[in-house]
Parts: sequence; structure tokens; C-alpha cells
Amino acid sequence: MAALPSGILGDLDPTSDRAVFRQIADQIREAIDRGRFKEGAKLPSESELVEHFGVSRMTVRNALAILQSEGLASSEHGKGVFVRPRPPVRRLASDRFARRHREQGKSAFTVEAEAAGSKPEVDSLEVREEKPAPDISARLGSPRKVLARRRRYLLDGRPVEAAVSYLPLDLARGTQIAEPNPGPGGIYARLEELGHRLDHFDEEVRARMPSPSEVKMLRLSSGVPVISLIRTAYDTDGRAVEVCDTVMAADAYVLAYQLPAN
Amino acid sequence: MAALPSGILGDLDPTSDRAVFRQIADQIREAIDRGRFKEGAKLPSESELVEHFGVSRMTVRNALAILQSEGLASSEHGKGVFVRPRPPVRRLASDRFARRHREQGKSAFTVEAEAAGSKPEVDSLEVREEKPAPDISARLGSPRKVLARRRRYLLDGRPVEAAVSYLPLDLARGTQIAEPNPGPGGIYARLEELGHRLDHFDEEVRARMPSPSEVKMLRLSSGVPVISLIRTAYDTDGRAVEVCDTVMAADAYVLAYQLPAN
DNA sequence: CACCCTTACTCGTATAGACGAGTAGCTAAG
DNA sequence: CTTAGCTACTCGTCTATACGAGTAAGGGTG
Repeated sequence: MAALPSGILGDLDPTSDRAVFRQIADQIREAIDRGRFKEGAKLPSESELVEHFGVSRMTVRNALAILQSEGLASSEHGKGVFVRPRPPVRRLASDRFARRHREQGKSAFTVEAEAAGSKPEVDSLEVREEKPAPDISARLGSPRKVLARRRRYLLDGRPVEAAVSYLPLDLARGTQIAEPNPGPGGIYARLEELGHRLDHFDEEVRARMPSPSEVKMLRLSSGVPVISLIRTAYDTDGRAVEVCDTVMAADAYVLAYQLPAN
Repeated sequence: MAALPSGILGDLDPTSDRAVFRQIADQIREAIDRGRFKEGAKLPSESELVEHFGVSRMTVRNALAILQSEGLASSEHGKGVFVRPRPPVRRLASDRFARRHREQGKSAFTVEAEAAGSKPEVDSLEVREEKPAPDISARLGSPRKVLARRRRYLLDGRPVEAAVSYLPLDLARGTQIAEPNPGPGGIYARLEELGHRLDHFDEEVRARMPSPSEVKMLRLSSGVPVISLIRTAYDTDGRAVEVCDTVMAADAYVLAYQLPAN
């Protein structure tokens, strides 16, 4: 049957040289932007759009694929295509590794999440020794082996971040850093106890589309990029004592930095 | 005719429950990752893939569409589908707005680009007064009107960044800041001459897929996200004197920040 | 030699049809 | 009342075909 998709969508312009599926995508996009379709709302079904515009199903699907790749919509098998809701973003302040926070004992992730009223979780914890990849190795001063701490962070059940910390093995082996639970304040607190007083962090921020394994790990819907953040921690001797390679769902994060002007 | 696409690609697994077009995408992706197809190299044509895998053209196109949405490949009408070359990245250091750079007279963009051996350009310059959008207005302390300076940056002819600076009108009107060419050292130098000694900058970093107009403006190929950076400049009185809203092609940038540990 | 046209390839767009698989609601059986 | 199954909807996958449009190279014409 396929009922009419309401009066929200107009007609095609046959004189336009813009491809039909793009015109359809344009119309739906504009309707979303104008709030005619609200966050989380169901878009007209493929068959409704087929009937409304008088085109074939593949044409409609192409139009919807555009919106999905733009991150505006996402489809659910058997249910429909929906306006992608914007999840609450987590803001990472540039002072999040300040010593005073560390001295509170709890991990930064936990404290922040609870303050925001979310339930934080950490899972798929893995700690092992391994040979570092070239770029990691270079940042750490080319140690033969490193300790790798892998984990995934979730907010209210949603995975938002996957991180791997690498530490030179000579520094971490036999310490609590090599334990699954590094204790209060996290590994930075342990590093300072071991005499590596932290001086500063370098962070490199990139954005790109996720690999298939990242899509799986972070349960990303299509059209959501990832932010890749590589942080290197230096002690007061100028030695790089940790590299943390983090991949974040871009729709869940805003990174905030403060720079001095002088 | 369609010659064989060489022995790089294997066969499909008919027993797998993974969709055929995904299997094809997987094979090509793996071949790219392993360097069997190098950067900029042409992938087998659609008809070659059709023949090799014994599937229909739409199936092959679906597979190629996956790779494009992942940013691994990009198609050129009439020519073929190519492994997307990774352009050289521009690194934005966190001290790029330090006063000592400003005092050199040249703009940060120009200096950096020339140091990297690239030809920098700035175009589509537009300076006008306008009513600020709510989020911009809030950051600037809710001025009634602002001066907006729009421009686009190119490296070796490739657009990489589009930026808009907003300044409270009472601060900028009638000064050189309202001129198309703000003079040596840019608007930050002018602001300091006007008595607004800069104290610090706040930067907010996000990543998302580009809007159609951003795709056009930055000539983005599919599968390339954008980095959105919103910088607020504060003077020593704590007043926000400028907000700069920047959209960057994510494949052209790495942002580098340094954070103190204390 | 310079230019244009043909030709053969490339990807882009669009149609029509088929079947599969997930979901949700109704209905009939227990 | 509960549940199992039917049914009608949703999107997912795949085939086959057709024509349009951009590219590049060959070959003929001027």
C-alpha cells in the first residue's frame, strides 16, 4: 500500500541536471535541517518514497545512502530509516590530566562520567608485553619491548573510546602498572610514585573514517568518523614514559584545549 | 574485453554468510593494506571485477562504494577508481599563535606553508558586518552585531581550510581589522595594538562528516571527514575578543597540543 | 604538424524484478 | 492469559539491462 509520506517533501525538478537521487537526498536533508523530521524520527519508508517520487527503489536507496554517509540518518533492518539522534557529547578538558585530579584517586573517566550523570564502564582489559610498532617505538625512544594496556570505555552501555597505553618495559615490568588494575589515580599516579614526575603531555589529534574493526569495537553507525588522539607523556627528565593511542567515536566527543598567547 | 585483474584478488566464499559485496570490499581493502595496490594506483575496473568475481555490476559498485566511504579509494569519472593518495599533512602546533611568531609580521599559515615547501594561497575573502549566530554570540558576550571575516586557505592549489573570524563590532569597526587586508601579523597583531593584549585561546575540536557545501568548498573526496575547530581569543581583561570557526579537511591536518602536567 | 572525430574504454544514473531477513502486530491455538 | 505462528511491513542483497557522460588514444583530414 504505502501511504503518502505527508506534505513535507516536494517534487523533483526534471529540468535540473542534478541527479534524481541527489535531489531526493537534498529534499530529505533540508526537511531534517528544518526540523520537519526530528531527531530519532522515522523517515518515510523506501516504498513510500518510491511512490511519492515515482522512481525506482534503487534510486531511493541511493538517496538514503547519501544521508547515511553524511551521518544524518541511519537505517535499522526491519524497522526503517531514522534521523540520527545526536548523543550527548563528552567534553575532554585540557586539564584533565592535572595532578590535582590524579590526587583525588579516581580515574578521570569515572569522575567525569558520574558528574555528567552517566554510568561509566571499562572493559576488554588486556595487559601484555609486546614489540612496539615503529611509530610508537620512535616516540618512546625505541625500547625493544613495551607493556601494552588495552581497554575500552563505555558510557551508559555505549562504547565511546578504545585506548592502548604503551610504556617502556624496563619502566613498567614488575610494578602495579603491569597489573590489570593499576590502582587509584591510574598509571600516571604510579609513574610519579616510581619517581617519574610528569612534566607535560604532547597530544596529536587526527580525524578519519574508522576501519571495519573500529566500527565493530565502537559500534559506530555509518557516517561517523573517529578522532584519533596520540598522547605522549614526558617526565621532568624529558623522557617519554608513556604513549597512549586513543580512538574515539567522533559524535561522542569535543576536545577542549587552552593555549597561552605568549 | 576486460583483462584479468591480475592474481591479487582471490575467490569468494559462497558458504560465508558475509554479503558478497562485503567480501569483495574486504579483498580489495586487504590488497590495499598489504601494498598490493599502491597509493594512487588504479584499481581493477568495474567490468574487470565483474568478470573476475562473476557477479553483477551493482554488486561490484557496492563493494567499491564501501571503500570510498572508508576513505580508501576514490573514483574518477571516465578514468577509474584509484587508491586514495594520502596528501602530506599540515601540522598545527599549539604555539602557532605565540606572540613571537606574530611579531615576525607574516601570517602563520604563510610561514608554515613556505617552510614546508608548499605554495600558500588565501582566497574568497569577505569581510562584512552581520548578526551573530547564537553560539558565536554567546562566546563573544552577546554583542548585537559582529564583524565577520571569511576566507579559504589553499596549499599548492588545494583548498584545505575554510575559516570565519567573528569580532565584536564595537571593537573592530573602523580599524584595519575591518579591511580586507589586516596588515602584518594579522588581526591578532592589530588587536594588541588596539590595547587588547591577548592572554590565552580556548580551542574546541570536533570531527564530523562534511555538509554538501563544505564538500564543494574544500573539494573533499568521499570518505574524508572534517575537523571543526572553534577558537576563542581572550584578552588580559578576560574579554573574548574574537571567535574563529574553522573547518579543515581532516586528511590534510594533524593538530598538536602541549599540555602541562601540573 | 595541428586539429577533429571516432572509438573504446571508464564510471554515473536509472529501471524492474526477485528473494532474503529482521520486526512488529494480530490472531488463533493451547 | 499466554504463546506460537501468520502476515505485512521494513531494509538488505543481488541480478540484468540500458543509456548517459567523461576520458584518452588512434587515425584521418586539413
